[in-house]
Amino acid sequence: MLYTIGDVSERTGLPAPTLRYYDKEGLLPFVNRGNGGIRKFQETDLEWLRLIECLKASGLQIKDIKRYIDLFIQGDSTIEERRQLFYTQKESVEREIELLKGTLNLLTYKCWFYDTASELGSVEAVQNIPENKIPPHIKKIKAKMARFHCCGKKKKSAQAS
Amino acid sequence: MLYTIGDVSERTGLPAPTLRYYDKEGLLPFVNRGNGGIRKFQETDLEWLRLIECLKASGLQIKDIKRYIDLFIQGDSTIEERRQLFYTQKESVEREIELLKGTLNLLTYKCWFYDTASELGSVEAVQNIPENKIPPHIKKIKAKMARFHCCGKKKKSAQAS
DNA sequence: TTAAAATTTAAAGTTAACTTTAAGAAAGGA
DNA sequence: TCCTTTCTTAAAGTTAACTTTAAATTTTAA
Repeated sequence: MLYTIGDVSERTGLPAPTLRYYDKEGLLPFVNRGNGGIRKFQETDLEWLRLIECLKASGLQIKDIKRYIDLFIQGDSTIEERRQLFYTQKESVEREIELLKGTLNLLTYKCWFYDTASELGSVEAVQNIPENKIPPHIKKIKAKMARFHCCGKKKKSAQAS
Repeated sequence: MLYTIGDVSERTGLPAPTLRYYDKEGLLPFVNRGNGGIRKFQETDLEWLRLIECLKASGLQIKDIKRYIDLFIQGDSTIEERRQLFYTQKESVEREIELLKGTLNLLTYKCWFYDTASELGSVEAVQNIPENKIPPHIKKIKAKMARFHCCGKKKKSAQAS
């Protein structure tokens, strides 16, 4: 089964010019061409595209993905470098997930804050809620976010962010 | 306690020109100026910067952060819109974390794959490992990644990505 | 008081990853 | 065959988020 660039665009959601751009950048070196120079994608090319999407999601730049593909083409002599690349990227994604969990904590707090502000009619009313009336799960989040005292009571005239 | 832009740069790790850029874009409307026009940062400005970093990590663009700050300045009449903004962003971060977990699965598989290729001396040797010799935790990951058959045995002359 | 270091601005430059445009060639249906 | 759609390329344009430059203050330390 062969696919045109339009088919692949539809199946992957990537615009055809993006696919041509990836090809031009050396990310799709396995795509064959018909007589007239028209690209004929196979299932394996779609798999490469899925891997590319995944590597992009992991934070790899296009030139780094090309580097990996070049290593792949070179064969078994590059196993160590490919291994290193995946370990580096795995650690990077693990760090990114931890960072996002921290961000999620802040956003969860802010959602509670504005839910409550919406109920009470003002931001100040939320800031004046006594510690013992704050839900435990929110308190827990606040504790984790010690460096943000933007979440505490307003002191004097300083505005809370 | 007041800080110059150099102090803030050192404390936050953000280059001074980046701080000026944020200020120019309206992200730091609370920073005061001395007689000569020199910025004097307060603790609350540092807190705003921490919030900005967090919102950026959540995927918000600078113009969206500015929008939030404008809403903040407008006061209690914008509580609903701010609430909506945080809910939207929270959901976006939750999706991003799920996406990254999928990416992490692939990377974990690839790390195992190249660890094993390194041991066995070739990629093909790994592809020829019988199903029942593959560690359970790797099998589990493979099952989750059904859409990537780039991880299975080589069929005919098709290259695995 | 004076020299060096840090700050200011506006404006131009950079980078990555596309996206758009234009003009032409190939494929597919009537 | 002819017409419409889809494909091709190269080149220019776009966007976000800085980063760099240059020239002019202002601050600080000696």
